This record gives sequence, structure tokens and C-alpha cells, in this order.
Amino acid sequence: MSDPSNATIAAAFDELGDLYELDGAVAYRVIAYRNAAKAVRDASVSVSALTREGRVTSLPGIGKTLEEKLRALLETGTIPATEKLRAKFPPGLIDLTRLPGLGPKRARKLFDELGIDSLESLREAAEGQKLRGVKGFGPKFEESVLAAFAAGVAEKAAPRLVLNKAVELSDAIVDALRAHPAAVRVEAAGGVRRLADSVKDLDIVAASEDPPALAAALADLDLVESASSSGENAARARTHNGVSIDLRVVAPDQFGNLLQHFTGNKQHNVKIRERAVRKGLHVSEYGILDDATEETLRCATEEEVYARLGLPWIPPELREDRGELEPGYVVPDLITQEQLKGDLHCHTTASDGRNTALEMARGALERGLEYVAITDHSATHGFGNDVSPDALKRQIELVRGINDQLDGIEVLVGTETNILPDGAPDYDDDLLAELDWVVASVHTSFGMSSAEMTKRIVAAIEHPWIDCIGHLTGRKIERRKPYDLDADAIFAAAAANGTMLEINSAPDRRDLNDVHARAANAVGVTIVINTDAHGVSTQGIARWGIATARRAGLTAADVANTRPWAEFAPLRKHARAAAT
DNA sequence: GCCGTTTTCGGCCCGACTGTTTTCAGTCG
Repeated sequence: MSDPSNATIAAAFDELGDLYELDGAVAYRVIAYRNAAKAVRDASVSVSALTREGRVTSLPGIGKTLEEKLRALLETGTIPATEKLRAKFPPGLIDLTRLPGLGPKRARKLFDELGIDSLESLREAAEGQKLRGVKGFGPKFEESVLAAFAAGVAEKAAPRLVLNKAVELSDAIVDALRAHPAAVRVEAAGGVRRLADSVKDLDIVAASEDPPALAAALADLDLVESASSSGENAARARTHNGVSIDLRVVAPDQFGNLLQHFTGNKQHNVKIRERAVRKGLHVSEYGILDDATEETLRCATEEEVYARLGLPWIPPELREDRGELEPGYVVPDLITQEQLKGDLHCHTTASDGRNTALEMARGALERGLEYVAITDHSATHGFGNDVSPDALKRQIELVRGINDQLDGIEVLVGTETNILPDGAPDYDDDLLAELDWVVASVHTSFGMSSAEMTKRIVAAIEHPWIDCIGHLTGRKIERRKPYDLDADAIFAAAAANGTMLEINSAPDRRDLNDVHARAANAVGVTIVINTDAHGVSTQGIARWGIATARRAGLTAADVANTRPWAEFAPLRKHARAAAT
């Protein structure tokens, strides 16, 4: 049995939090488990390893009790308290809380008094008008339950929107509202502003001298299917494709407070308010109340909000309570897309791309890059998109010719070679040696154990001609889980071998993710940000890789392909091997 | 259940809405 991953441990703590909540534990105990789950999820090292080393209580929110539970999980594969509570509450009980207006307390009450233990039994009770018999429940609740079932809310968890789709929609709404005469300022907030992997809904904030007019304007947008206003200064809407939008409007002199509040994330805000309370200050979306003067400071800008709290302005991408509020934290000068000088991973018509190598090279040049690597899929890729060894030899000639012909950009010939299950690339070493640059990626056999997958990737990292590992975990955001691997071991091997790890910029990959990128950087791995573009039209997607790098706190100096070609070139294994 | 410039106990963020209530607990963002 291999050690549980951080994701597995975090899920176990979340489940225990849910179970304690159903059990009626004091709220702070439940919060403690949720906080611990977050700390584990955000940890840049293996929590299993920390536990074995006796250092796990150094993580914020993990004390002696949770350490004990972690030890039990490692030794027996389960936590006794979890087993006990699972026996007490049917698994379907948690599902009930997916319904609007039904939280753990009320779900528990329905279970105790009516024996409701699943979505199905809840539906039957609502249809039979049995719910109104329970104190605190009435006909309106029965109606809302049936409406939720009719809308399909109960059947599946609400889908989350991958960031690029969310940004596209959010931009359209923000632009439309800005055009309204009552608008003074309109900005996207929430996960869109933090450039999270995906978002649940869109949060939009605005400043206006006439809030109701702007709230009403949201309902009139073409892309809005239905809208309801809740209060004069707020509106909630749904788009035709089912995305929820929350709009909040305040006076211009409070806009900074509102923007800060709705940018979040929740943990960041909670920590900010907890710190503020110790200074006699109370932070809300309307202002900062000072106990000493009983006056509320309204802030037109976010900078004022943070300054009043004795903090530097923190870029939204870093507002995740991952250390950015700790004393002495220095806000890094985060990398920007304009600082990228090269792209080391893209495809052409030789494999599954839509444009030729010449077109991709020109596209990169037009985007201001100094170097680009042509890296088509390798011999065993399949789907009819593989490049045989002979075809790769022809590709070498072709790309070398393009490089001679194009001024202003270095065009490298490379490959994205498959990492076979035994860790070997699928071209001969002699052929790989002829290339300028080799990315190696896992495209098959995702289901290996963590130990096997780690061994496989480390073998690739140790290969003399593999310069870089592509999309390390294979995740597809909201569609496919990352494969199991020991990230710490892989980062150590990459640092030791001088093998680079990419942040793949495909908006549904962003792999390395933010947590991994931070951890890899911390142990000295050389990181590059690549587009993996399959056509000229998507060569701009580096913005999503940049977003992940910023969320990881990386600066230009932390990312190798911000360097000019003359400085980047010698960092490649291909250059180092040629020099010896 | 965690934690400390309120330090080993007694605290632990903010505001709004909802449906059900006679004053509010629970839920949500």
C-alpha cells in the first residue's frame, strides 16, 4: 500500500468534517477539519512524509488530534472516527445538502424525524407533503425541493466552468455593463479575477451613483436567460447555458471594499478579518469599522483597504491563504506574458497540428518570441498522428531549412516523445541526439500505481536526451483526474538531473498546477511555460500558463524561457551533452 | 479542533436573506 496523496488526505478530512457536522459537533470543530483539508491540499510537500517525520503539526491548522488521525490513516488506511460516523449516517445524507436551503443541520433533522436518507426519499416526502410536518419546514420548502428536482439540480453536482470559458463570458458581461450610463466602474471579481483553474459562477462588482439602474441592466443583457434582483444593490442572473452571475453594486467611494470582498478567496478574507479584529478593526464589503472611533472607513480602491490593514496590496492570483498574509511576506514581482521569449512545445501538420512548421514559426515570430521548438508527437502516439523515425529525419531537414530562412527567431527542431510504460522514450537515442530539444510526456497507461508512475517518469527525467517533461500529471480540468505520482520525488529528480518541467498552458491542463509549480520552484527545478499549441490561432494561450505561474508566485527569473535565446540555449541537456 | 503581541483557556469573520417564526436559526456567498 503506497502512502495516500495530499489530495486523498484532504478528501478524508473533508469527509470527516461533513460527518462531524451531521453529528452536530460544534461549528469550530467542523471548520478545523475544513481548514486542515485546505492546508493539506495546498501543501507543497507530501503530508504523508511529513507525518512519518513527525513534522506534520508545522502545517497551519494541523495539531495533535489531526496528527493522530493522520497516523491512523497511514498505518491502517482509514480513520476510526470516520468508520464510526459512516456507520451512523447513510452515505446519501450528505447528498441532501446539494439542495438549496438544506444544510447539514436541517438534513439531519429530516433524517431523525422522517428517516430521510437519500435524495429519492426526500423527493417522495416532498411529493407526499410530509416535510411540512416537521417543525421549521413548510409548504414553501416542499415547493423549492420539487422545483430543484425538476430543474435537475439534485441529480448531479453543478458543473464548474474552466477559466478560459469563464473569462470569455465574464468579459462580455463586464463590457456590456461598462457601456451603461450609470456605470462608474465595473470589474470581474471572484475566481475569474484570481485566475483560478475553474469557477462555480461569475462574480461582477460595480460602482454607480444609481445602483438599481445597473442591477436592472444585467437582466436586460441578451445572454441572460433569467434574472432576479435580491435587494436594490444586487442582482442574480442565469445565462442561457446555465451559468450563474452575481452582480453587486455600491457607491464609488466603497468600490475598493467591494472589489476586495468579492475577489476572495474565502479563506484569504477570513484570515484578513481575523487579523483585523485583533487590531480593533472590522472588515466588510462596505468599509472598515474602527472600534476606537466607531467610524467606518470607505475605500475607493483596494490599495487603501490593504494599506489600512497594514498590508501591501496583494495580487488577486495570490489571494488563496497560502502564506501571503503571514508577517514578513514579500509580494513577488510576478511574471507577465510579455516577459516570455520562447515557446518550447507546439505541434504541426506533421502530427495533429493544424498549421505547418513554417506557419507556426512565423506565428511565434509575430507574437514577439525569440525562439520556438517544433515538437510533434512521436512514433507510438497513435490516432494516426505519429511521426515515424524516418518522418522525423525529414522533419529535421525541413525545420533546419525554416530556421535558415527566417530572420529574428531561432526555430528548434524537437519532438514530444512518448514516455513508454518502462520510462523509455520511443525514439532511439541516436535520433534524439540529432534534435535540438526533446519534450517527453506520458500519453498512455495512466492507471499505473503511484510508485510505478513515479519510477517511469523519473527514468525519463534521468534520460540523457530528454530536456523537459510535458504536462506532468495528465489532468484535464473538470474532466480527468491527474494520475497518481509522487511529486516530491519527481521534483527532486528533475532538480538533480537538470531536466526542466513545463507548465503546460492549455486552458484545460495548466499542468504543472499552481501548487506543483510552487513546490518545484522551491526545490530548484528549472521551469518553462509552454503553449502546446496545435495551431497558430492558439499560440496566445500562454496567458493561462502565465496565470498558473503567477498563482505559484513565480517571477520572470523563476521561468527559464523568459531568458533570451543565448542564455536559454546552454540550459538544455542537448547543449550540455554537446559541450562534453 | 486549533492557537497565542488577549499564550495553555477562551476565544475563534461579516452581512444578507429565507421561511418560519413571534424573535431567529440556518443557509449562503
